[in-house]
Amino acid sequence: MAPKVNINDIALKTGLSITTVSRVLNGKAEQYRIGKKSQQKIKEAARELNYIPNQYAANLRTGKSNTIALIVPSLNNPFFAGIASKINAEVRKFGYITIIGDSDENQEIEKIELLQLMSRNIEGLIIVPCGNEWEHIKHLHDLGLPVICIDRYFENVDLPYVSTDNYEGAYSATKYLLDHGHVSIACIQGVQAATPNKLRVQGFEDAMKEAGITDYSIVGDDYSVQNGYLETKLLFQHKTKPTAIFSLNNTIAMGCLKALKEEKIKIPEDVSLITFDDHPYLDFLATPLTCIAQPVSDISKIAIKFLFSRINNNEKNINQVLLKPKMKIKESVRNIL
Amino acid sequence: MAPKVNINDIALKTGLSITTVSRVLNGKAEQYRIGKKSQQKIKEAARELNYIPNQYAANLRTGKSNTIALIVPSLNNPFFAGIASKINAEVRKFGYITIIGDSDENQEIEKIELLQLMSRNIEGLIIVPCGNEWEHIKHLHDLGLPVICIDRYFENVDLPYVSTDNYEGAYSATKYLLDHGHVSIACIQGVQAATPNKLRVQGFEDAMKEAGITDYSIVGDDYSVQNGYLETKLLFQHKTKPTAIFSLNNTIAMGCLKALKEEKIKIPEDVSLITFDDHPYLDFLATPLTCIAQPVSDISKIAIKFLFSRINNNEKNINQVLLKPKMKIKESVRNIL
DNA sequence: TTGAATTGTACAAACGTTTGCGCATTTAAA
DNA sequence: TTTAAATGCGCAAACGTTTGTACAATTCAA
Repeated sequence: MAPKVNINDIALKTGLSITTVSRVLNGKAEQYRIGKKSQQKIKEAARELNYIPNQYAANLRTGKSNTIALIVPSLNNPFFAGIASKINAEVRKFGYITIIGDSDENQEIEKIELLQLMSRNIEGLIIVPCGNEWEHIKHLHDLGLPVICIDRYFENVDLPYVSTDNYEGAYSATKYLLDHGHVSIACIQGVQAATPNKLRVQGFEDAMKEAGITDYSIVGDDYSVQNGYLETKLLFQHKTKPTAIFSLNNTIAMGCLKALKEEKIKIPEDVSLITFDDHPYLDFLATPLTCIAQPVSDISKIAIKFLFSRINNNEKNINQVLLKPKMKIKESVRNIL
Repeated sequence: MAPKVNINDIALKTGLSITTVSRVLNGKAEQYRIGKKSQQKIKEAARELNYIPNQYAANLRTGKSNTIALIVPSLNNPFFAGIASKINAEVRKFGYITIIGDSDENQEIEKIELLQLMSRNIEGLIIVPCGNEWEHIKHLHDLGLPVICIDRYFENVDLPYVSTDNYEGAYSATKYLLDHGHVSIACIQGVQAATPNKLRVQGFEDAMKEAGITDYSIVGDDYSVQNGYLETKLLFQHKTKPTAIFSLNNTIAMGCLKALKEEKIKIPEDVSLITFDDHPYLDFLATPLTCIAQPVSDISKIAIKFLFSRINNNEKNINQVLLKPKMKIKESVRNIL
């Protein structure tokens, strides 16, 4: 790498001191009454020399890195990619930059990433925690780092979060299936210990119980395509096959689709399907999938709002909010009444 | 934020000098013959105090940031999200971290991001350039920053790149349509000035001309869903409607699907469709889409290999490689012979 | 003419690391 | 014993910024 130009070079070139250069380049010229001609000279020299400020040096001095971190379980999941894209764009408006980490649904990687990010003096963290351990995250929060969990979070832990009302989403999805005459409903879940998953399962169960149905299956243990695939395969090995499947997220739904296709089971003729999470492609599937859409954009925006109110205003409240999901009715649920 | 623990605190606590602390914590204990007990004490103290090294300070001294940057046009596009995910994971293996930028298909944002990243002392850059200006990227390359373009790149510019053989992909896709009896083929393109787009168009045209067909339409000007949608709508306003559409990327294909669905035009009965770019969802569409799949994983790996050979071995060759795409034949092309 | 106020600028320390060099102290060899 | 080698560690400078303070020169009022 060619040696970089620094403010000292500019000082030399203009015959002014680095102090003056720094002040002009930081827009503090007026405040420190730097002469107009000096300002001109400095700005011109900076342009000519292609000066690029060294954030790290500045950060070392000021303690401000203008950086926040986002950790998601998998950028490959369009749901999280969407969040990342949104957050990235929103954060830029605050003059900050986002470092995106991908924990690959692996808590150990998550921890390592977190340390690396802390080493980089992040001023805030938005995280979709990928496991059920929360201590390492709470620890950072206690240290004073502004932290917001999104999508996934921890109940009964004093950490701010913004997520979807998963219970309600699952409850209404199940209700919808019930209202269409389904009784034998299978629910394919993700990571069991995760709060959203627990709440979704609970919403499902409550709706079932309210309908007086106690004979349902809840299977699966992982937010993966593979899990959706295998569990769907298994479901149709049983003597009593479900008339409807409730997939607890988009990747599981994909596995589901794959298995159903292989088995030549038609949606919604042979089985009805409803899933958590939306995606543009869902509309173009063989059968457009009815889904529980999470307000991704709102979640991102609110999370950032909270984060920056912690960063800038030193807000101390532990905000915990759940946004209402929205059911998008398409064609994957058959009325069997 | 709570005041952070630094090596000085450890030095104080252990009664050793910061020099010794630094050396032990950097694994240079043996090299500098630090006593075993001292090493123990230091490591223990670091753990007890929850020491987190300050990368920025270290970087300031050493010039190594252990950071590379990735800029993609849109994380929302699953194709780029996949690349980002892959690169993120691969880079970690080298002990580096990736800062991901999203240019939102906007060259001005790309430039701004680039500056911000340079301010953060990145040691390398992998970029999917979103426009047809290459000077700002070449400039960084000339400055000595290891740069690799992926997916999109510039012809006749001395910048390393790893991409797909777009010409071949488009040529064989077109050939495939022709072989199935299609004559009236419409091609919906993306950003016209972009190299991959140009090559795809060229592959399309060459195949058509070879078949003796000169009457074809090439429409569109943008890698957006909207573009695919509008152009498809327009195509079917004409008196002579195409029997096949060749979509030049996945987002365009989505717009295409949307328009076809609205117009109740069936694939492949009414029109055949083939698209560049693969995605898991493609298999589950109403009609699984035949596509030209790019070797995303290989592109990412090779790019990183090149990048680190520049970073570590000061490799100077301008590597420019094109990988063969793979046609995945599904059900969206009808044989009309 | 004097003194105060204003204007324009610079010194030097600090941020948390890393590292070339050098200095004790101990051990081993003669 | 004396001397050389080996062992263990610390000093202080440097990386590129920012900023509290200070100081000189000019302008202005009296």
